[in-house]
Amino acid sequence: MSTDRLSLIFSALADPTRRAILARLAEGDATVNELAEPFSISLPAVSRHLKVLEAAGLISRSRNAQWRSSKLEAEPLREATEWMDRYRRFWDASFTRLDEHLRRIQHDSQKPGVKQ
Amino acid sequence: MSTDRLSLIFSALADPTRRAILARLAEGDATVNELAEPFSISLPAVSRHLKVLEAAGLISRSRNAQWRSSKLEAEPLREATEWMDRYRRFWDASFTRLDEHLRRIQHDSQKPGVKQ
DNA sequence: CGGCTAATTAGCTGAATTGTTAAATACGAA
DNA sequence: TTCGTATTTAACAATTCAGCTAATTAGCCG
Repeated sequence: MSTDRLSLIFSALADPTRRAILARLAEGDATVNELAEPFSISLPAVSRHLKVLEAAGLISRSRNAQWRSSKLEAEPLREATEWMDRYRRFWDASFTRLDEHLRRIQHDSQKPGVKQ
Repeated sequence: MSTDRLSLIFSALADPTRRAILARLAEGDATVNELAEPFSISLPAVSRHLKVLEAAGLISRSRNAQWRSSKLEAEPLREATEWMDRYRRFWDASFTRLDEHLRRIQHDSQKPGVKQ
């Protein structure tokens, strides 16, 4: 894992447990114990997942007595989506034909040693 | 890394070299050598990055003589975006205030042992 | 203070990831 | 079939990751 922001975000999202935690937080803030409840993993494991999510900026945490509440911060998801938006035309049906054409042209002139 | 589809996609995107490869492929198909050129890593390393991208469905590959051409397949990016879209309201300014309020209400009724 | 609950840190595993160099494979051309 | 180029596979080292249990810290309350 690199330390640049997007890498942090994507690798935080790469774990299904962490995605489930985010899904749970979308329904409201929760403590570590509440977040751990649905999973069959230990509390320390959940604690570390939260640390990863926090490092990626995907959650923020506050302390209230001995409870630490986690809160969803979806801004990084926007960042990630923004990065992917550069490729939107590649899956958007209305661009498919033009794209095919442009790619074929570029392909022919760039690829070395290809005869057709 | 888990084996479910989204995990494969996100963890493929977590590496900056792989993201750069995708960016390059957005400009047109390319061979392994062409893709490796901008990086200071060995050819085998690039070859394995391509394997990861292929496993995630982010590229497809074809052989033409001894050259293996990679092609961007952005459909998985759409999938990933779709997953993240569930959180769009959390970064949409028009929802911010309502959200704050709803979260606070839920927070109060859910969090155990909190007095205020 | 002493006990209780919540959460984190420490220390340890095993598996996965990323990189390397050297060897093997694939295929066209001479 | 032999040479040369493109690419992959093998074998290895270093690092990171995700999990565990045990110990520690944090803070409320009696």
